[in-house]
Amino acid sequence: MDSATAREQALDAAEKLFYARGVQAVGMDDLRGASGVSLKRLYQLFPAKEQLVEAYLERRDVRWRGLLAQSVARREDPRERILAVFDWLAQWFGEPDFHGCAWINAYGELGATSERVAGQVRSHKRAFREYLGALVADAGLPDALTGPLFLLAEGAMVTAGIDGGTAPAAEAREAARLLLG
Amino acid sequence: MDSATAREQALDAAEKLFYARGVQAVGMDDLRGASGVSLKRLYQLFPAKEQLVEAYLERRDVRWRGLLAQSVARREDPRERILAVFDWLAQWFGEPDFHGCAWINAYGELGATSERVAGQVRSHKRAFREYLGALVADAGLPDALTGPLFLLAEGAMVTAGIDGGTAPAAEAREAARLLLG
DNA sequence: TTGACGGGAGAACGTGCGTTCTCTACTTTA
DNA sequence: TAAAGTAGAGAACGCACGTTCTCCCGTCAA
Repeated sequence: MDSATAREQALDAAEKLFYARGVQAVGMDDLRGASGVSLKRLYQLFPAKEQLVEAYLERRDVRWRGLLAQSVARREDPRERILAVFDWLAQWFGEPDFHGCAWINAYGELGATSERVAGQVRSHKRAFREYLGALVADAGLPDALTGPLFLLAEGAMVTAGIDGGTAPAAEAREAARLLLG
Repeated sequence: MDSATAREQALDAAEKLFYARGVQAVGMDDLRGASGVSLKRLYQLFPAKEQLVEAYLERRDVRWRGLLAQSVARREDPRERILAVFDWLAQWFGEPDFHGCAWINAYGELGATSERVAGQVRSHKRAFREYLGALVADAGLPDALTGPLFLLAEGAMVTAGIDGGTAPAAEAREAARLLLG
């Protein structure tokens, strides 16, 4: 097994376990078992657990925003594109292994103890907010709408994470539709 | 020191430390130091750390909802009462030791591992939502507004927890005002 | 064929922490 | 005053886990 695939498998296992159970509840030995990558190799690739956590959040950030943008880009109408964000959230919430927003969870668990993780969470949320801002601008809508739309999306994510189900996305979408006028 | 005050001091220390640093980052020895209650007494009052966590969330839940209701009740107009929720959030976010919503944080940290904590978080959020629903009903507004208002408040709490500052409350308040029509 | 190298399995080490135990000093009561 | 019970300080215990080390085996060059 070459280095690149070992790294991928390690990150696959890290993402699956960290996201499902939380970071502190997953030991390096669990990661070895789930990834098939030996402890020695794991520590060659990631000198400490915290770096594996950071790499997990980083890779997931890229993929999460990519999937969102890809889904939104399928719509033509700029106003529909904004609502498509909430449709995509509904789809995400409905996935069987959905466990809430990985960044909100990570912040609750590590935000107070790891400044690097806190920074990653802030920059992920900032990027998401800026993406919404761009959609609002493209639709020729006032910038003041960005904040409320962002808060609706965040509220939907945290609520779906706690209660499960896709209803928060539908509620948020409906509220967004009203705000768009 | 009698049992009741020892219990109060233990809970005071637990609330201060758990809320500021997270549950897992605080040891029983830290709690002893911060509370002045001996380890022996702590274990007489709370047979295990998890029960101290539950008592902390329970007591905070009662106080949090009490303070909110008390602040809202000062307004006469039913519609103003709804907006007062967001004013109270702004005031809360501005407190110097504000560290986000204790229940969202606890859920991110322990939701996947402790079913009891997860249940406490769900019931706290359910109570908050029902409280909002009652305010909406009292104002003669359609029940469909409750969900969006709740999501705005949740989004504001999680965002203020991550980024700091009171701006999310003001944005949420403005969005709520638009939704109320 | 042999010797060196790399990698895997898992034991070992050190530390932190939840929980319990021990010892001592003080209070209370007969 | 003496005996007994109580509480506090902090040592001790057991375990989990992050990290490192050891041993062994397969591979490949000379």
